Amino acid sequence: MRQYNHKKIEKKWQTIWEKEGIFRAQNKSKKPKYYSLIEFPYPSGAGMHVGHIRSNTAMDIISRKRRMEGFNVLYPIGWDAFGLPTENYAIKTGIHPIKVTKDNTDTFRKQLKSLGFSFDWSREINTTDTKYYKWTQWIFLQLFKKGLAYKAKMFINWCPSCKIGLANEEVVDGACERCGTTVEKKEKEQWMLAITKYADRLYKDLDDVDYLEKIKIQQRNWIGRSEGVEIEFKIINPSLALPEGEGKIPGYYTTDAKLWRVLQDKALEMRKNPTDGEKIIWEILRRDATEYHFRRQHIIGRFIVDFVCLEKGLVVEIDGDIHDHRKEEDKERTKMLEQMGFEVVRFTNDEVIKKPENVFKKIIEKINLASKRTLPFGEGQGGVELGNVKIFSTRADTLFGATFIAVAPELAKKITGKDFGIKVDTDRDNKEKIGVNTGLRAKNPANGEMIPVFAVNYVSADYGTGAIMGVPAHDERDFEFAKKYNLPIIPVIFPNKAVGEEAISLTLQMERDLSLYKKYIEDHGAFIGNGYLINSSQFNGNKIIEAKRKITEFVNGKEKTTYKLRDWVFSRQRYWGEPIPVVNCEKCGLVPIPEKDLPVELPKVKNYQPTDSGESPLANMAKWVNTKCPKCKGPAKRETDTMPNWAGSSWYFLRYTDSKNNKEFASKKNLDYWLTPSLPPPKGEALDSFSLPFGEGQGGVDWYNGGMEHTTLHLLYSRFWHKFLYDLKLVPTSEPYAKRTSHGMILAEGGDKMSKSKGNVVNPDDLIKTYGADTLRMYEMFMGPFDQAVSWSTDSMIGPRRFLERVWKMSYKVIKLKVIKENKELERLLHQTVKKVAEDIENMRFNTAISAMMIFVNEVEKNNFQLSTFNFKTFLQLLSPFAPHIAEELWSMLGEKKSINNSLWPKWDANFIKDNEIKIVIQINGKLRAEIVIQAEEKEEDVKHRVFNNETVLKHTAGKDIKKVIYVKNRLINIVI
RNA sequence: GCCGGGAUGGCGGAAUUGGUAGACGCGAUAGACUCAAAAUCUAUUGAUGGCAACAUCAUGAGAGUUCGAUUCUCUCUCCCGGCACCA
Repeated sequence: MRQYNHKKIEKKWQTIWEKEGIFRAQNKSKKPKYYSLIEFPYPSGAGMHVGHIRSNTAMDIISRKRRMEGFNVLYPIGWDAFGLPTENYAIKTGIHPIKVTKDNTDTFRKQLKSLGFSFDWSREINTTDTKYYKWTQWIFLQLFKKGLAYKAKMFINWCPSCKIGLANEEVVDGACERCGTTVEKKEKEQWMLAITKYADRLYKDLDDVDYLEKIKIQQRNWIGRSEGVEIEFKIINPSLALPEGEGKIPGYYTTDAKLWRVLQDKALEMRKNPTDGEKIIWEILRRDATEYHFRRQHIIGRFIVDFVCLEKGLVVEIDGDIHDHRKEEDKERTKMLEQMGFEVVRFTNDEVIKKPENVFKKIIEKINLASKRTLPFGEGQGGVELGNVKIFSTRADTLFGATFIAVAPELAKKITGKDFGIKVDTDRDNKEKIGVNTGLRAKNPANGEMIPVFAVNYVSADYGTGAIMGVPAHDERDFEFAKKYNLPIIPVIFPNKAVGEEAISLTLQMERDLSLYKKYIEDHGAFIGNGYLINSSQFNGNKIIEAKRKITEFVNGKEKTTYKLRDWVFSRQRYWGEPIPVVNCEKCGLVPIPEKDLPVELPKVKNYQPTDSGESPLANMAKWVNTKCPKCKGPAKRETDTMPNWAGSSWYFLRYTDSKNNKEFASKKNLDYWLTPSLPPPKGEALDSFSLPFGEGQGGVDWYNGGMEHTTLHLLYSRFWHKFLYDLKLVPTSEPYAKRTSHGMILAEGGDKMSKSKGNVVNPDDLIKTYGADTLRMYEMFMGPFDQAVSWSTDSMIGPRRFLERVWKMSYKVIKLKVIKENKELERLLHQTVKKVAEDIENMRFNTAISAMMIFVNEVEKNNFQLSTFNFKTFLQLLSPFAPHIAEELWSMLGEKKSINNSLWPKWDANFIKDNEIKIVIQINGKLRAEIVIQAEEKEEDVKHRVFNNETVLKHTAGKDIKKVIYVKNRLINIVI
């Protein structure tokens, strides 16, 4: 066979490999084990995607290399076949999901086999197989028994198009991840899995596994762990104030309820439309009279006064144009106010507009002269305690800056019994903050200040305690809210260090006069950075970290860790999933199916369309639904919800270790063997070329590659299940995967996502026919960095194809020439290539590994194929993980009887790799001017001597002073003139 | 908004601890072979100027550190992915 004909050799070797069982993993072996894993595919009707080939080839390369390094390798394959795409297709076509699944897996299997992946097909699994899902149900029962699977009535994300409840993770931008329909909230009884019980361990154990850093970051973000403090605020309802003596706490209103009702609207209107003078004074008072709390257009008796500071009993009035009759009235008014215990100061509108600072000065003088007595009016002095509200905060240090409490609408309703008509709607784009004053007041435990309590739309009930303290000066959201509702802003953290002259001088100014700082914050927004405390009485001067601890202690706060992660909604109201093995008995409640009766088989139904009521189609099958309670034998109904398709994939890698076991989900022996980290292999048997972290980490699958789209869902769920099984002592490791990497997506030629609707999907079958599996594998590894997205280009496939053809021709030349005396340069290059390819494979830099092999072939051609058969075979070994068929064919053509897969992975000789002649570069002022070749160990002096006698150097340095010479060994010399 | 990751020829992409920018491949141009085409082989291929030796300019934009910056620091623009009122 002179011509490279992929059609002949690929089929041939696939058959031989299968017949000889070369890729079958042994459950017992003297060799160290290696478990490499890809995400098992969902067998969709569209057939295999080129993206599958990319990740499968990558792990195939690693698996093949490991085998040659002397490992007993498990590289398994199976089908993640439950779920919506199949069911939807079945509904559309009327073909039963079982048949659809079978047809699709047949297609996929054929396609995967045509690519020559070294899977152990004897362990093939399918999540829809009763023998498989029996154990999925079994694990569910264990969760149920431990109280980790429970039923709860709750609002779920409901997709009206798919008619299915979705987990939070399946909602993208408020729409169904699959069909894009806007998700609705629906209250339903749902099965839940208590993944939050494992939140802490799922978070912390990430430190011990070898995942790509970005995967760890995404997992951490999703779990969303934050350490904070719970602080209790007393809640007081001032409107329930009672006259002194009658209630617990003395307190009064400044008017009575009747008058208040009459005047309330007018006061509000006046507040909205202040006169110019009033506006100016209000701004100054709010800005500069920080120590006192003023109110405007406040009702006292039957009057509405312009401004009042209740704690000092000072009323400030701004008079308009003065008419005589008005004067009389004012006199009367002042008199009555004074009788009620107030002091009244009056200014004219003119006065205020012309000299506002004078007016302010007078107000402050008055207020300072006022006696210290506090009038028994309002300002939180009165009211009835309603208990406590617990807030959660990570910023206990800012407690003195809290100027309001914000609670989730649900919580506000719980406390007051009132509905404030506010909803937390996370789906909205418009994130305007809305709040309603509940009328309640909360007592800041740090300084006793009474602050208002708002029901708001930006605090969610199910995170933390559902309540926060609003610190506008140091939280952007609180700032926005405070600005909108005119709430005071009190800075309590002063920034540490400013950078830049201007900033430093500004900071110094503000430090001397804190009112400037307050104004700065009011103008520029909240300050989030690091600093020290101000306006916080005895804690002033403390750094944030110390202050957190001290203030928490001072107010008896409780340190608490909170998570964003929510429990996992585990019910699906669909047909094509594992039935949840529980019955509902009238007498006994929820009763698990006894383990001996598993599996609860999915009944064959004619009609598996989802129901409009949102119930599972199984609910219509009276015969199946009505059953006996396993406990009391009385009438009971089966659970009709099924599991989400994350269930089967949460433990499938365990089943691979013992896929045929019908007594256990997998035997302890096999789990121990395949998951416990391998010991180093016996000395002298390969493995010199790289080092694996033997015995380190938590064990588990040695290397798991998959898509970034599964980092928050599948990865987290399967880690959760695995940890649960570990706690039951059913698996030997606390983590399922020792190492996790991810591949980049393959995009269509224009850079768009490949999709059926766009018609830009590439069909791998056609490509295999024209170019061959080896070329396709090579191309997909060569097209770009493995972890990055790349656009498809069929045109570029010709490159790898040409390369393989040249390798093919090379073998004939090598056989014919029978070279005995090696070309030293070629031999050195070969060793360099061995090193490069080995290292690049370990780091998944497949593109540069291939490029190195190409360089080698180019060089062999240039040297007229002066390559020994021995060295050519070494090259074939390097090539074999990438292009296994052609490598195996040429290997056998050169007389080898055993498969190349059973040969030992080549080593390189470090001494041999070193070049003895090195090219070094001569720079003048950093610019490349010349280059010379030196001997490997040539002395610096000698090199310099040669450089300064170099023609080009002489030309450039003639008549100039040499200021400096930089010599970098084996690299360059730079002359500065 | 926050957290990741990017931006290098016509295209996909290389470039160790800062040390020859553009490896390798695609495409393109010219030539050889051929009646011709395809395939293959050979040569050229960042831009500008020059017959040439060579020179100048070039790694998203702008500054900085350095003998020397694709690589380090700062500011900014754009693209991709993730999270999103998480307190």
